[in-house]
Amino acid sequence: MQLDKIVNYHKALSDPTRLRILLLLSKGEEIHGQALAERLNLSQPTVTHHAAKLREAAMITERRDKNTVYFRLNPEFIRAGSEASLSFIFSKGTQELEEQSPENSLKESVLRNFFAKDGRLRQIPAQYKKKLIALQYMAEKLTPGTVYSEKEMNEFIKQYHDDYATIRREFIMHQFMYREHDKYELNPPEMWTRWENVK
Amino acid sequence: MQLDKIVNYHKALSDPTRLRILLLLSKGEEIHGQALAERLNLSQPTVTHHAAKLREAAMITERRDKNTVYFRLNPEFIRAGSEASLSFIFSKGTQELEEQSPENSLKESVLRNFFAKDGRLRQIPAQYKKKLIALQYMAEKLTPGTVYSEKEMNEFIKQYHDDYATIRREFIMHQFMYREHDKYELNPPEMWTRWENVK
DNA sequence: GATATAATTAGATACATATCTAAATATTAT
DNA sequence: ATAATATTTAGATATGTATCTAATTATATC
Repeated sequence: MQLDKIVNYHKALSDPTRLRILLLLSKGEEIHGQALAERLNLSQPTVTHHAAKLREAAMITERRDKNTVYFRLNPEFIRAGSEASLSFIFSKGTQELEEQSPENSLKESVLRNFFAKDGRLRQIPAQYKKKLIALQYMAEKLTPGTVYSEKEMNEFIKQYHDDYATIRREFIMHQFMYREHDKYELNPPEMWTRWENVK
Repeated sequence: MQLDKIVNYHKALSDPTRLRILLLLSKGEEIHGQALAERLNLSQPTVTHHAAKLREAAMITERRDKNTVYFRLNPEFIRAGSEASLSFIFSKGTQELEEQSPENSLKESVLRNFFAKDGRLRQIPAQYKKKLIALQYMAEKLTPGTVYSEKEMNEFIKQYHDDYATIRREFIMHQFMYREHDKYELNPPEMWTRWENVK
């Protein structure tokens, strides 16, 4: 197994200084060692240290001209770089970095505001999108492949909210679950109505 | 800047134990804490430790049933997971893991066998694909945006091989460089003839 | 050859973290 | 209540690593 390769790849990207180096190089221009040290406010040996790690991970290439070593993003790395988390590196040009995706901040705020500390749902969100977030959160706590009786469903839901009838119906309506002869079963996530796609 | 978010994401994936956990969960089934500890040959507190990190990075979800906590891949993580390095997790089903991509092993072997320790090219590879690998390696050492005279090109190439005329011609022929009025300039990598696409 | 410049290596320090054992907590069963 | 089971927390240890200063190496210039 090549686990080590994957580990090293992510290790290379799990340091803020190295990400800042990639960010500086992402404009496409070369930068030499001392310039990097100045712009990062670090000593030259520290730059050498990080450059070695980035080179081992094949993320940059180096070119020597007289006494000076110039660094550049490895074209291979750019070509292969379809990683979501690295979009800021590969997006040449003018797009801005979003502070935080509005999607995730909405999800976090719903989970924070509609669920109490003990885990119970304070109230069923009225707004469609937020309701789906709450439903999905609860659906993820069910066991896939398990067939639930109506009574078991009610018990499960009651740990979150007393109005089990409404929530049970919502689970069916938005394809989180499938019902047949009063038996309930979780649908695969691909079938769920995704709040990310709403409105 | 949300550098920290990216750092934490990659930190979560830069540990072999955590990758093994994700691999075990990648079959889609739930696994509880003790079972994980046994299958990984680790103590239960160690599993708790890693589970916390994976949960913070939103890669797994947990569900409690009686005394037992069951872990599962977070459906969100699966949906977002288009990362090349994580394909082994998201490829449900039967595809095998390749030990190492034959592409990269070919590249490595060319660089190892055709270039001497001092960096010089022993001989120009006769096989088309291997020749492209060697040409690309040298092209990456040129400065993009710089206009080279023919004399400068010869000097540059001679540090690798004495037959600068042949290599200079190959650079043009395979679109690594562009020539006008005996001035040479590096093309953008998108234009290069890629050995990966050959044969 | 002597000097200057940039990079690297060596060695030290401080901080982070993966792992363990032992103790504490949470939940269920008797 | 008490006992049983699974997890979590606390604390200890060992390893890894980001950073620095000082010394060394590599290359070019005088």
